[in-house]
Amino acid sequence: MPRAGLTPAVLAEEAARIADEEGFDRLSLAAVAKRVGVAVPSLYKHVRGVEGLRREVAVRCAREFGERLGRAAMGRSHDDALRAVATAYREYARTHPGRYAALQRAPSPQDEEASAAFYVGVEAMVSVMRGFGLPDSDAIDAIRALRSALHGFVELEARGGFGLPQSTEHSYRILVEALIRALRDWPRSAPEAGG
Amino acid sequence: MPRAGLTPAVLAEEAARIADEEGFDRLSLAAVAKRVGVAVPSLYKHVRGVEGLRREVAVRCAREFGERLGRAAMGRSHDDALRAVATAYREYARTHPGRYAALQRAPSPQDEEASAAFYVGVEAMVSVMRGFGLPDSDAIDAIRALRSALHGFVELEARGGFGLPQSTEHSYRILVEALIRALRDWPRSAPEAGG
DNA sequence: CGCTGAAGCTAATGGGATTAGCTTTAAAGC
DNA sequence: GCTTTAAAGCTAATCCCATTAGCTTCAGCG
Repeated sequence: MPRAGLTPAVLAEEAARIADEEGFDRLSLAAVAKRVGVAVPSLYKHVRGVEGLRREVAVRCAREFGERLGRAAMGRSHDDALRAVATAYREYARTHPGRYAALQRAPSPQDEEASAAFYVGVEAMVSVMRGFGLPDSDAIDAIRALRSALHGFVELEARGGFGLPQSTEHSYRILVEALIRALRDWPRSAPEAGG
Repeated sequence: MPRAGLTPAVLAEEAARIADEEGFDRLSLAAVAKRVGVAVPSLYKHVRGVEGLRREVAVRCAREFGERLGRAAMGRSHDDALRAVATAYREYARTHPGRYAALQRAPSPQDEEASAAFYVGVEAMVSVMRGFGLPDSDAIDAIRALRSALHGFVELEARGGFGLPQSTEHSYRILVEALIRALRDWPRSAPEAGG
């Protein structure tokens, strides 16, 4: 039994591949062990059980995803930046459905590494939104709306939630254009009492 | 062993309760069997394994959810109808997180009963959208946008995806208002080749 | 009052996760 | 170069869940 050169990173990478190929719900220690040619309990030397493996995948993919969004926004602003980010967002979810699914478990606030990783993507959207010049309190709502729209669309699309044969490609473009228009005439916050 | 009076409906109801209380991912035949006071294999007389149970839950909840949306829209139109449906949508997802999660697996098109059940909710949104008088091809995009926005928001909210302490209640209201404005000035479809 | 089918049961199998504790390897130190 | 040692691997055992097979009992009907 020669050393297999495993690290949390190697396992997470293999796990991400499994998630993309077979679905995030089919990700298991058994599947990873088989792929890397090792007995299941050996994995415990590198990750803290399935839960630890899932977290590892989530953290790495969050960074990967966030970087892509950031790169898409780079050198663009306003509408163009938003369109590019939206495209990159959907592209990632479509080409990496398992990884995208892995991102859907929010990290505990205590887990600073994971929280930071997840924030990379949010930050990209925050920075795009800054270009629209909304006051801070409105910007929070706008970012939430943006995230909701993009996430909702790609998830419904991935799950086969859009039954009709009409192009989802097209619908997504329209969604993004509608968003851009909405941001130009963003609803004013009613003065609010509290948190 | 007196008869327990089980039916698929009884099991699905209990399963829905478990899903809401402990999370849809913790739903198991073992949990249901314990709750209804029966041995696990006995459940097979009523449902086709876990997968069958999940489907049963999904079908019932899809109807329940759809009816609530429909009732919310009833007697209202345009903006008011959309606001009411949006409120009912989020309310359901918040009070029944497990049931809402159960709805996220689209039924196979062959499964007509399930497809019909799922369409009840979509139909409510379709009918609301009709009030906005969009041409049919645009309406499809608009409905997809509406569904994306609502689903995305409630899911991100449920998963703790909105980190900041600012009121999600408020953000949701703004999202809905933005949506209403977007529908008044809906992006024209570029002429499209296909698909 | 017995028949029969459905509804329950137990037993057995298989898969995944996890823990405990043993063995081997690779690398650091002498 | 040899020894030591900690990490990396292994096997064995346990637990939980799902599923199948096949037996038993109950309820209703002739």
